[in-house]
Amino acid sequence: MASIATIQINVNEKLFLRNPEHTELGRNIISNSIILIEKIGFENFTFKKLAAEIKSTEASIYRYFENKHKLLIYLVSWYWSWMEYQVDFQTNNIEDPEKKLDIVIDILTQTSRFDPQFLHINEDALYRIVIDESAKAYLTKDVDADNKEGFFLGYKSLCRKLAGFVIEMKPDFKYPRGLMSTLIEASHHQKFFSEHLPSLTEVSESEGGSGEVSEYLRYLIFQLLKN
Amino acid sequence: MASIATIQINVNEKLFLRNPEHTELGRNIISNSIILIEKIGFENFTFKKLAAEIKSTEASIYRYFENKHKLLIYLVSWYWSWMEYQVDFQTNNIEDPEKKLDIVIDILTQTSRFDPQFLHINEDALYRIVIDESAKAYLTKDVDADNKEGFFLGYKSLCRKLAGFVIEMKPDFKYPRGLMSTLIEASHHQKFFSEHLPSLTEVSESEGGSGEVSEYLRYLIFQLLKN
DNA sequence: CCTTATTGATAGTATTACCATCGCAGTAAC
DNA sequence: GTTACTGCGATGGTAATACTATCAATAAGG
Repeated sequence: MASIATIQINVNEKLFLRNPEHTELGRNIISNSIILIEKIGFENFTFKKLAAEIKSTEASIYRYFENKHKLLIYLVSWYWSWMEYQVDFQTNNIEDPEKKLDIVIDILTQTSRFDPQFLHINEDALYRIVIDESAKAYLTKDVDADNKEGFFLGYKSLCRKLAGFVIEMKPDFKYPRGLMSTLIEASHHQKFFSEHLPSLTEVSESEGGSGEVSEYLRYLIFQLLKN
Repeated sequence: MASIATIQINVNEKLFLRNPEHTELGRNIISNSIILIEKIGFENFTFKKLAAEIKSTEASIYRYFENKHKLLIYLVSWYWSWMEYQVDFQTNNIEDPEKKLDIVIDILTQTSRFDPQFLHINEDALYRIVIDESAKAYLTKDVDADNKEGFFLGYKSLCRKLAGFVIEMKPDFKYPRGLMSTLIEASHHQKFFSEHLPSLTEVSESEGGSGEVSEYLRYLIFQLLKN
């Protein structure tokens, strides 16, 4: 757990103009954009407001990111990359694919996610951003162009990995990737609905733990994958 | 089928300043906003551009809708209301809840949707908007306020109706509404993925009919609801 | 024919989403 | 100790967006 080796979270280099991990200002941009987007929402978020937060200037932030949409994709990509690392780490040495999927559902739904390896990233706030805003990263007229640039490789890679577990569990299953993308999306919108539009689901989120969303998802997945 | 009685599609009155159904300009706004949003995407859509399309002015459009977000919610609400009508109509006199859910999946996924009762509404374009943009109607910091105003009643009402079919089919099922909101959301994102991020799903959309998305959804739902 | 409602025309404001330029401070190089 | 480079802050500017206000023309209703 407390090893010294550092893992790297890879995000597509085309997402930024200057790598924010390499400088103090860059890390500050990342760190505070997470807090600010979570707080005021992506549509109300501007580079000007962020600049004020970190006592820098709009122009300086534009040196790192072309626009706020690229920044959002950057954050979401980081998240997917980090999630895949979590999955790798926590399913390592586990044989049983059912157990692996069980762990995946835990990882997808757990609310408290602090990772001491990335001190400038507030994973809990980032998780909220993923729930509330991540769909906006791809629901644009630029999806196809962005996809060609490889901006969604993180999501795809995670989805492929989870689909692998499904295949291990049930080799003849027809929709491993479809089911896993449904699982991931459902983990977000069921949580969102439970908090904001509760009549759209029976699931409710009172507890702090991984709660009822995970129960629902577990039921869904294993009901389908058990013969 | 070709009855003279007109049905009404209800949308929350708070969504508009002046009822667009009541005037020529209003219907023009609706009709062309659907075309234009579908064409250029919601973020690029402005009232100014719409005004140019319909040879009116920005100010005139603002007399109908407070802002473009309310217009989006209006369109999406109209869609839900219309979908619920479709479900009522097409499941009428059908006893078997399984058959009813089967019809629901058809309705949710069919691509060609022209309804001669609403000549000023291009249902096909509206369906594309729902797939690409409808999540943006609720994924905002105003969800709770908007929800209090009743802006999402259409979605909720449809979800409740479909959940009723689930209960008829399997009275002890634990997540009827959760499953139906998952079904609806999945019908959108699986279609979106199949067209734009195909490695996130096995489902592909070559055909014009209700295609592979509906097959996947049918598998999902009935696998879960059959004991 | 008069009243009222509806629209078009015009103008104006605040904010957003950028881009360009300049100069300074720190560092590293010779 | 000068040179050169990088990163950043400061300033200023532009075009577009998201509205609001005012007024005149006109169509519709009584």
